[in-house]
Amino acid sequence: MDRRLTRRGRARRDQLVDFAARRFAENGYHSTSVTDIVNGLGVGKGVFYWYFASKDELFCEILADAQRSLRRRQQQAIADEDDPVRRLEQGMRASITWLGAHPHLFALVQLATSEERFAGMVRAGEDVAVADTARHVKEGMATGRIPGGDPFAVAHAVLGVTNHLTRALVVERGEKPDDVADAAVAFCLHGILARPTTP
Amino acid sequence: MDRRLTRRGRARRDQLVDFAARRFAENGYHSTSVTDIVNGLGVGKGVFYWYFASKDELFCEILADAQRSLRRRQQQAIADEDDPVRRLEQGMRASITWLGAHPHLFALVQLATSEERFAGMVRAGEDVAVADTARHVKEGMATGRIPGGDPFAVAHAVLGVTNHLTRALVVERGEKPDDVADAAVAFCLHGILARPTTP
Amino acid sequence: MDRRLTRRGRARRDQLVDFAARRFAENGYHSTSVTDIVNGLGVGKGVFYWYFASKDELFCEILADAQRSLRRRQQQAIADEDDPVRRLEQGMRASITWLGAHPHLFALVQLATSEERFAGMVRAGEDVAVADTARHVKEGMATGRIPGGDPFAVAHAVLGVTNHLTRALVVERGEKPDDVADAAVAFCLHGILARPTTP
Amino acid sequence: MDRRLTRRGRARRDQLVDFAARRFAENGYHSTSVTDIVNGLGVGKGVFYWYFASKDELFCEILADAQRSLRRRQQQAIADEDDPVRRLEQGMRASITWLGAHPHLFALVQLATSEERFAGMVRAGEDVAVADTARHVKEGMATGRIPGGDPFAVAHAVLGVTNHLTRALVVERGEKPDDVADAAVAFCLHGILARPTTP
DNA sequence: AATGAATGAGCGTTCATTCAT
DNA sequence: GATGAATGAACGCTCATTCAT
Repeated sequence: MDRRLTRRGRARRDQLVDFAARRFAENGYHSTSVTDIVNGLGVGKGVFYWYFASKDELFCEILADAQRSLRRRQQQAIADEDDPVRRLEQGMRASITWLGAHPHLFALVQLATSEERFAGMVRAGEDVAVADTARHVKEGMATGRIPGGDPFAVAHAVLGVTNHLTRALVVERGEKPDDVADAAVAFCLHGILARPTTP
Repeated sequence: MDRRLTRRGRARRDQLVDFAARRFAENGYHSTSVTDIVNGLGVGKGVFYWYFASKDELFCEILADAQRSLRRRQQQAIADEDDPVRRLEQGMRASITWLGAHPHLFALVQLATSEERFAGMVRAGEDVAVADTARHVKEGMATGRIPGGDPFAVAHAVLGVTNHLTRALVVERGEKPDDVADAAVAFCLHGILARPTTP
Repeated sequence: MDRRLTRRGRARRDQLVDFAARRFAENGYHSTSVTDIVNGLGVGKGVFYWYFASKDELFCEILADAQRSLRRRQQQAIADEDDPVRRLEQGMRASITWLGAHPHLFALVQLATSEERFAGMVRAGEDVAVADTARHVKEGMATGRIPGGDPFAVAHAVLGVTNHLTRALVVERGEKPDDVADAAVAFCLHGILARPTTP
Repeated sequence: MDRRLTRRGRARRDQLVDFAARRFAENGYHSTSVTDIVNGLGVGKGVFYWYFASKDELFCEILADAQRSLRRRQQQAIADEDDPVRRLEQGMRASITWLGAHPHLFALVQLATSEERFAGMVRAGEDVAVADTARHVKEGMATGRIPGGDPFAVAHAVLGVTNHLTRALVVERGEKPDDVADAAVAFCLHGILARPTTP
C-alpha cells in the first residue's frame, strides 16, 4: 500500500496510525475493530482502506515503527561511549526512558508477542536487541571486566530485567524512570548480594 | 457453574480443560473457538456449556490452575530451607523447571497478560509471586547478606530474569532447565561484573 | 462440509438449496446475497454456514446436481435404443424436455458459464455432453447413415441447436417442448434445404 | 453523459472503452472494478466519471458498439448477394469470422446475457439478428429452396449453431474460422444425414 | 448428559460513487 | 479536465451462546 500522498493525506494517515496505536494498546488487537478506529476519528470506513491494505498491515507498521524508534534511541545513547559496560548501562537507561515515555507502544509489543501473526516480528526485534547487548558483553569479557560465560544468556537476562522493571515499576506504578534505571543497572551489574568488603 | 459431577462428568471436564489449554497456548485465545474445542474432542457444543458458563470462565480456570500449580511447586521447593538466599535460589530453580515442563501453560500466562479481561488475574498472581520473593529479600537484608534497597524492585528483577531466560532459552531454544537455572541464579546473585579479587 | 444431518437438518438443507437455486437463476450469482437467501427463508445467517462452507460451494453443488440430473435423464431416454440416429434424436428430446421443465436450472448453467469461478465446471459438463453425443455420431458414420466429418463439430452443432432453441422458444416464448423438439430434430437431421425429390 | 469532447478527450474516452472491454471480458463485470480500470490506465478516479455516468453505462456502450459492429459486418457481407441461401451462408461466415476476431467482445455478450441488467439489450440484439436471418429463410421458402416451416425457429437454430461452434471450436480450441464456417454452413444446410443418392 | 440446529451481532473488507481542490 | 480523498451501504463470513429434543 504505497501511495502518493498529499500533505492532507499524510496528515490523515498519521492520525490513523496514532489513534490506532493507542486503541490497540488499550484494548488489544482483537478488541479494536476497524469500525472503532474510523468512528473514533469520525471518518468513513473507506478511509482506513485508502491508507492501509488491512488491519494487519497497520498493526505491523506501528510495531515496526516502535521497534525502529527504540533502537535508534538506544544507539544515540551509546554513540559516544567507549567502555562496553558503560554502553550496556546507557543502553538500559535509554530503553527504560523510552519505554516509560511511550507506554502504549511498550504495551503493543507485549500484545504482539502473544499473537501468532506478529510474534515473528517481535522475536526478530528481540534478536536484534539481544545481539546489540551481547556485543557489549563480549567486549567486556574480552577486557576481563566481565567474567566468562554465555554472552547471549547474559544479554537476555539484561533484557528481562529492563523490560520487567519498566513495566512493573514505571508503567504500572508510576515510578520515575531514572530511579528505576538506577535499580535496574545496579541489579544487572552487581546482582543481589553484598560485595564482600575488601578489608 | 458449580455442578455436582459424576465420575464420568469429572473426566469429561478434565478432558475439556486439558485440550482447551493446549489449543489456547498454541493458537491464542481468539483463534481458538469453542467449536474448535468441541470438534477436537468429537463432542457436541452442548457439552461445553454444560461444564462451563462461558469460554472466558474456562480460560480463567485454566489460568488459575496454572498459577496455583506453579506456586505450590515453588513452596515445596523451599519448604526445608532456612537461608533466605537459598530460598530465593530454590524458588527460581523450581520456577524454571516447572515453566520448562509446562511450556503451554507458560504461554497461556503471556497470552493472558495482554488480554485486558485476564490481565487482572495475571497481575494478581504476579503480585503474589513478588511478595513471596520480596519476603526472602527482606530477610536477606535483615541478616546483611543483601545490601539495603527496595526489596520489591529486586523481586521484580528476579522475576524478570527468571521468566525471560526460561522463555528465550528453555522454551524457544530448548536448552536444559538446569543449565538455564544456573545462569539465572548466577546472574541474580552476582550480576554481570567480575568480583574484585580479594588479594 | 459433510455433516451428519437429522431429518430436520436434511429438510432445511434441501430448502436452502431449492430457494437459493431459484434466487440465483432469477437474480444472478452476485445479486443474490447470502442475506437475501436466509431472509427469504426467515432464518438466521448462521444457518447458511451450518450447511454450506461458502456461497461458492452451494452454487457448485446446485450446478453439479443439475448436470447430473440432466445427464441421467438423457441416458434413461436412450437406454433401449439401438439405432445411433434415434439415440441422437431421443437425447435431444430428453434435453429439451428436461431443460424446459427446469428453466431455472437451465438459467443457472448459462450464468455459471460467464463466471470464471464456475466456467470450468460448465465446460467439463459440456465436454461430457459432447462426448456422449459424438459417440452416437461416430456410430452413425460407421454404419454410413451419417457422412464422414468431424464428429465433435457435429456434436457441438447439435448441442448449439438444442440449447438455443430451448432457451429462445421454450423458455422465453413458452412454446411446447415437444414441438420445439420436433423442429430441432428436423433441423439437425436434414438441415434447412429441401431434399431433392427423387423422381 | 453527452459531452463535447476535444480530440484529446475523445482519445481518452476510447482508451477507457477499449481497456474496460478487455477487462470485462477477461474478469467479468463484477470482478472488474472501476478502480481496476483507472489504475490500469494510470489515471485518477475522476477521469472515469468525467466520461461515463456509471460503470453500467460504460458496459452498455461497449455492448451496443459490439452489436452494431457485428451487424454492419454481416450486412456488408451479403450486400451483393441475391440468393437468399447464399445470403444465409455469407451471414454465418461473416459472424464466425468477426466473433473469432473479437473473442473478447463475444465473451462480453455471453456475460451480458446472464446479467439481468443487460439481458434486455442482448435479447434485443438477438431479435434483430433473428429477424435478419428469418428474412432470408422466408425468401428461401418463397422460392421453394427451403421447405415450409417456422422461419423463426430455423433462424434461431442457425444462430445456435453459429454461436456455439464459434465459441467451442474457434475461441476455445483455436480452430480456423474458415474451416469452422464450412462445418457450420454444411450442418445448417444439410443436417447430419447423408443425402439419399439419386440413382 | 448430550446432540444438532439455530441465532444474530459483529467482523474485515470492497467498491460504485461523490467531492474539494 | 483531472486528482487524491472520502463516503457508507453492502458483502461474505465467524462465533459465543442458546435451545429443542
